[in-house]
Amino acid sequence: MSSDTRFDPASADARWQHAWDQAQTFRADSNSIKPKSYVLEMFPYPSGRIHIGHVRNYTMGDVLARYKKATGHEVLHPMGWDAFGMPAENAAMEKGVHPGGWTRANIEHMKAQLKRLGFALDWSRELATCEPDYYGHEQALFLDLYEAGLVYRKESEVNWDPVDMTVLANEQVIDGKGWRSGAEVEKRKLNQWFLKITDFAEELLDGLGSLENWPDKVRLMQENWIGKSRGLEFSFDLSGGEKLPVYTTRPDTIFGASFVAVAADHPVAQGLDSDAARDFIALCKRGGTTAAELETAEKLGFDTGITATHPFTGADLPVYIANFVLMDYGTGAIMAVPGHDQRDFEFATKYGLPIPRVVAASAEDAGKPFDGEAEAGEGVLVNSDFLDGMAVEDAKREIIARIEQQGRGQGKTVWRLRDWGVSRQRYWGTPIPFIHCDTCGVVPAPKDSLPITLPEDVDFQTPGNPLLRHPTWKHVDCPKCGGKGIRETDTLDTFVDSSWYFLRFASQPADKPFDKDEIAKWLPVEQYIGGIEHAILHLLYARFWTRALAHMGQIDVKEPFASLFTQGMVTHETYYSTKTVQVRAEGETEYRPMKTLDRFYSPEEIIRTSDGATLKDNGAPVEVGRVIKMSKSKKNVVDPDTIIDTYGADAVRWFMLSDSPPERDLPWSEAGIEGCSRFVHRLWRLFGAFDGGARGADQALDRQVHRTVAAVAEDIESLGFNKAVARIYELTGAVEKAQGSASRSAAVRTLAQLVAPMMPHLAEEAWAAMGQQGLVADADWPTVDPTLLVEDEVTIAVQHKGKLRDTLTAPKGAAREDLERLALASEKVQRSLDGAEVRKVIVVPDRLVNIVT
RNA sequence: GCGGGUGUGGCGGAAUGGUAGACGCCGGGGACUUAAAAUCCCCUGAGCUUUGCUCGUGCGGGUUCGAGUCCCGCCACCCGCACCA
Repeated sequence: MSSDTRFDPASADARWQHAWDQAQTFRADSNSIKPKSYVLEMFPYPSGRIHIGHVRNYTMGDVLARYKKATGHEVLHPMGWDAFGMPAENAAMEKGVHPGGWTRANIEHMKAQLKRLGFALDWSRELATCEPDYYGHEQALFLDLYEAGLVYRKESEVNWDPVDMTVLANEQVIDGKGWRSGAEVEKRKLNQWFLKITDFAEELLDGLGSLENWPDKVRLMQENWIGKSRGLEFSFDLSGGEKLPVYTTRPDTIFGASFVAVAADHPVAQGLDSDAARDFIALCKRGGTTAAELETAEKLGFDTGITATHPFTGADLPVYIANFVLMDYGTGAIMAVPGHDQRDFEFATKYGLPIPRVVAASAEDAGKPFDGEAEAGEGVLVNSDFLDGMAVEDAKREIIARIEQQGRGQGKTVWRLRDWGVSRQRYWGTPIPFIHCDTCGVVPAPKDSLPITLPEDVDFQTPGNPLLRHPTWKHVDCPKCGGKGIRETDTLDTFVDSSWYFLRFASQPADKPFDKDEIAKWLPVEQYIGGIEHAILHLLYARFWTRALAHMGQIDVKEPFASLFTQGMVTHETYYSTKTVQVRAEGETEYRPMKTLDRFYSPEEIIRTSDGATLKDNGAPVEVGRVIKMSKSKKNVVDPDTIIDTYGADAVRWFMLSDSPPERDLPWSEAGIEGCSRFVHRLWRLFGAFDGGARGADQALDRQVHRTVAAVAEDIESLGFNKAVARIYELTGAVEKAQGSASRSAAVRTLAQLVAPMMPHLAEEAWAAMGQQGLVADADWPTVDPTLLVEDEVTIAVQHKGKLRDTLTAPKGAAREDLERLALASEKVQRSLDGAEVRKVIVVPDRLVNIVT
C-alpha cells in the first residue's frame, strides 16, 4: 500500500461498519461453547440525539467487548431504549406530537448515530421499553410479584398542581410552584401502588458484601440509603391521657430531651381543633416533598399546648408540630435532643427551648456550653442520672433495657429504606394491569389479556391524565364477576422498565419475559457501565427486582451486575458575553453600572485562541467561563454527528478514552480532538510502512512490544483506558524510531491489533492493507512471551536526606551490599554528604538506596 | 441539611509509602517548502548566586530514613437525596 494515501474516515467508517453487519460479527450466540462475557452499558433515554456522554459510555463498553471477543469469549453486547418517560409527554404538550411517534423517531435517529460510531453491538437483540412486546411481559412480571405478595396499595402523598390538574414530579416543582402553571403546589394523598422492597432490605444490604467489583462509594451510598439503624421505640404519656410512640436512634441522650415533635400528618397534629393549628399544617403542606427541601427549609414549629411526661425525670415536655419531622420514618414523632442533634438544636434556638448537655468529652466537661451547634459525636454521658459516666454505646443498651423492663417500649431495628412507590399518574408508561370493580375490589388482569396496550388516540391539550379522561379505554368488564369494571389508569415508574431489561437482552422468547436456562448462560452481567447518578435508585431497584425474581424461582441469579463501573461526565468550557446594566439598591438614590451575563454562545459560534475567545461573526471578544457539564442552557454542547463528520469515528472514540481516567470528568476540547485526529493519521502512515519481508531482530523493540501488549491488556481489563492510550503512544514513538527489521514489522502489525478495540475502522483498514486474513475484529489478541517481560537491568535511585542525589544502573537482583557500595562511591553523593557521618543506609532492592546522616 | 466524591505544571493527567510531573494538549525554537498546510526534530513546573541548589501535589498539623500516597483538622468544588432518566 502507498504511504502517501491519506486515511479517509468517511469512506473507511462506512465500509467496515457494512462489513461487520454483513458478517454478523457481533451477533451473540447463546449456544457457543466459548466462555460467555456479558458487557452492558446503561441504555439511553431516546431524547432525540445522542449526547457526547453516551459516546463516552458506549465507547468504554465497546473497547471491553471487542477485547473480550479477541481473548476468546462469546460476547453479549446489546443496545436498547429506555423509551417511556416524561419528556415524550412534554413534547406532546409543547409540539402537539404523539409521544409514541416522537419517541420512535428519536430512536431511529439515535440508532443511526450509534451506528456511525462503529460500536460492536448485537442489534438483533434491540428492544424498546415502550413497545407492547416489552411492557406486556413487564405486566406479567408485575402480576407475578402481586401473587408473591410483593405488590400492595396504600395512600401516599404527591405534588399536586391545582391549575394543570396533574401530579408533578419533584423536578417540575420550582420554589414550591408548578413549572408550567406557576401555581402553588399542594401535597395531596392518593391511593398508589407499591413494591415491597423493604422485605428485601436485609438481603440487599448483605448482598453488597459480595459485590467486590463494585466501587466502594456506590456500595457505601446504597448501605446508607438502606439505612439500617438500631434504636428505641417507646411511648410518652401525653397530658390528654393518650400515649405517643416515638422512635430514636440515640436513646442514650434521653435525659437531654427538651421537647417532643410530631409530623404535620401525625394523628396528634391532625386531631387539633384550632384554626392556628390547621393554618400551620397547611403551611407545612406547601412546597416540595423532597428530603432536601424539607431539611434545608427553615425549621418551623407549632406549640400544640399538649405536654408529654418524661419517663425518667417526670418533667413536662412541650409537644410541637415540626416541619422537619417525617411521617414516613419511624413513628412520625421524635423526642428532640437539641444538644446532640443539629435539627433539634436549630429548632430549640429558634423557639427558646432549653439545650441541656448530656454527652461530653469527659465528666469534667459536663457544664461546657455549646459552640453554636449540636455535638453528635462520641463521649461519656453527663447530667443523666444513672447513665452518668457511661460510654454512648453502653448507655444505649442500658436505657433500652430499662424501658423494656418498664414495658414502655422496646429496642427496634428501623430502616431508612421505604417501599418503592411505582404509580405514576401519566400516559407514557406501562399500564398497571389491574381492574377496579365495585363488587370485587381491585382485581388483577388475567394474564391472557396481556399486553394491556396504551390507547393511541389521546390528546395532551387538556389538563389532567389522558388515560383517565379517555372515553373508552378504561371501561372493561371485571374478570371476576363480569360486571362493569374500570382499568387502573396509573402507569409504572420507568425505573421498573430498567429493572429487568438486562434479562430481556439475554433471552427474548415471544411467549414469556425470558427463559430461565438462557438467563443462566449469560447472567450476571460481567461488566456494567453507566453514570454515577444511578448509584442508588436504578441499581438498587434492579438488584431488588432480580432478587424478587430469584425468590419466585424464575431465575437463578441473585445479583445482576457482577462488576460495576461508574464513568465521569463530559464537560466543556462555557462562552458568554456580558452587558452593563444600571442598578440601584434599595434605599440608594444613584444608579450605578453593573456587569451582568448577557448570553451564552455555543462552541460553534466562537473562535478559541490560546488566550481567549472571539465571536466568529464580528470578532468581538467573549468571556471564557468555567468548565462544566455540558448542558443546553449553557450552550456548551458539542454534537457527536458534527464531530464525526469532521474527524471520523475513530478520532472521536480515541478522544473519549484519552487523558482523563474514565471515572473522572472529561473536558471536551477542540485542541484535544485535533490531536487525536493527528494521531489517527500518524498511525496510518506507520501502518503504511509495514514491510512483511523485512529481516533481522531488534530485541529492545521486541521487549517493548511484549511489555506494551501485556500492559494494555491489563489496562483494558481494569478499564484504565487512559493508561492504555499512553502506552500505545509510547510504543508508537518507539516503532517510528526503530530501524527496519522483522521485529519492527511485527511491531507494526501488533500495534494495529492493540488499537483495534479503540479505533476499529482504522485497524480494519490497516489489517487489510497489510494483507492479513479476515477481519481484525475476529483476530485473536496478540500473545505475550513472558520471558521478554523480565528486565535484566534496573535504575536505582540514590537519596541522601530523603532527596534524590544520583541514579545508577545495576543488574536486576543486585545484592544490598553492592548497591550500598555503588551508591556511596557516587561522586554526587559524596559531594552531598560533604564528609558527614553515615548513620544508616536503607536499601530497597531494585529500587533505591537512601543514606541517612 | 444529610450522604458520597474530587483537588498534582498554562490544561487533561501519570506515579505497589521509594527518582513527582510518564503520555497527550497548549506554547516557544528549528528543519522541509517560493510560500502555506501537513510532517519531522528540540525545549517547556517555579525560583536562584545555574558543574548545581532551593521550593513544589488545595490549606494547617502529624507518623516515617522517606508522604501526592498513611493519620488528624480545615477549605473549595462536584454528585445523590426516593415522581428526571
